[in-house]
Amino acid sequence: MNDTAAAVGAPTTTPTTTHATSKSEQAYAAVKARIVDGSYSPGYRLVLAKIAEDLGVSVVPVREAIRRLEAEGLVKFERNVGATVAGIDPTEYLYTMQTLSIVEGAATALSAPLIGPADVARARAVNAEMRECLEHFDPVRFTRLNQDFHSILFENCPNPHILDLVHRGWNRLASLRSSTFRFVPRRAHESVDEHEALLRLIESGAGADEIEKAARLHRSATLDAYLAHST
Amino acid sequence: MNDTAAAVGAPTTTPTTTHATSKSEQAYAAVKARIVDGSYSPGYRLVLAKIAEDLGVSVVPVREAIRRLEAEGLVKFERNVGATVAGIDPTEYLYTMQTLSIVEGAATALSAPLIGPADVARARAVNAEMRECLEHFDPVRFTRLNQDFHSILFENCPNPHILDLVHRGWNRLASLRSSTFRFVPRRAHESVDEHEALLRLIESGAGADEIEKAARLHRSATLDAYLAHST
DNA sequence: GCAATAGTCTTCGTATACGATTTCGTACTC
DNA sequence: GAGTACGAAATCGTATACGAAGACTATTGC
Repeated sequence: MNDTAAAVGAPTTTPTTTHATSKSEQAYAAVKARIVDGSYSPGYRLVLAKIAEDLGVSVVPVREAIRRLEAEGLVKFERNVGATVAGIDPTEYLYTMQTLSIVEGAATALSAPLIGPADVARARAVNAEMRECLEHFDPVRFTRLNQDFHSILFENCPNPHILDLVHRGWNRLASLRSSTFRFVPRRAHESVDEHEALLRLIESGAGADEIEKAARLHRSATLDAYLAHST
Repeated sequence: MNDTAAAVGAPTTTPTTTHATSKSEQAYAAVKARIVDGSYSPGYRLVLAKIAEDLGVSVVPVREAIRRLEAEGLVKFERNVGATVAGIDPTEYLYTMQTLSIVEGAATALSAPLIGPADVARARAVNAEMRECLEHFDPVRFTRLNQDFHSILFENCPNPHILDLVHRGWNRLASLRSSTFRFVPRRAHESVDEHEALLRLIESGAGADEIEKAARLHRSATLDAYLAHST
């Protein structure tokens, strides 16, 4: 069931036409992967020459890759100084989560009418795994399942732009995703319950407004829990 | 009153620290400007060497600029073929408008509490100009005022991410902005009225939900009008 | 006359090279 | 001992050069 994760990690721009992968593309994918999986943690200094050497290419393709990642907000760039992995100070986290709550809410609502019983069943299965996971709590695994769950719900969104925005949001949070629930384990329990409620809403063919509001609140609540924890 | 337009046209990523403008940055700004102002219309073939020559730089900075524009969705890129200005087929227009309705609605709602009487007065003045403009209808001028009006309302949005998304949305529509109201002049009248309603809502300190809904519907209505017209 | 193929021409992709800028370390002075 | 200035190392920014891929055209064979 890796497809959902792959979907979230999917390139936000041009998905490389099948076989021919330019070095620029390779560099983009490689650096992005390292950022998302945490090998390059926030603040990490991205030295062009070093990356180029690691990948066995020259610096030019790497520069392009970095530029694209910059436009996506995954790296911060300073002229004549270099690129660093975009950190997420608490303020940034807040903004990103708020943005995600809005676009993900919309994506989920738009996606809802296209979600069939099979999808709901899959989502419910994932949520069951999450519930199990609550016993011997494993934040990393839990967060991963959480991503899978939501992917199922919004991946059907017919508007590719919005879907893209959701992906970008998730990617930005990728580096500290695994720690969110570590900070506020209590929230994990509520989250699972809210997931079930959301599924019932979708099953019952509720209105888009209602679903959007529920999805948005679901995320806002996680944010609020985080904020309450840190203060 | 060019500041609002400048705000919408503001770089969506790194705003070049005052004096030092790298050639890469120049190229980015130059190409973007030409796309937004319509010198390069959708489908226009962006030949790297030619642009580089025009700007008096080499192709490398131009490539980077194009890459960034690609990530913003203003340019479409095909490996070994080249870059073209991203066109907006009707489907694309629909998606972009829908996305914009969502993020702009959210931005306006978040911005509302920070909007003072002075801002409202400015917005009302712009709307008055729009009303005048309805007599001898000038679509281009009307659309420009429309942009100014909304800029005033959402520019205060405290969440920079969302604001950025709104800017990107506007930019994507830039090339055919001037023609939307040309197609559906009737919609222009309603639009002005809805603007006034929106202002009253903000003045009265209405809830965020209500403002968001109103702002979103305002844009959706324009979209619907366009769709009704084309079918 | 039409189609297929070969050749050329345009344009992109990447490597290498060099100048420019920043940063860090060291030595010197107050 | 602290602060400043000078210099070297690291790194970025851009130009130029060459190889490769796609597109267009002309020629040849049927």
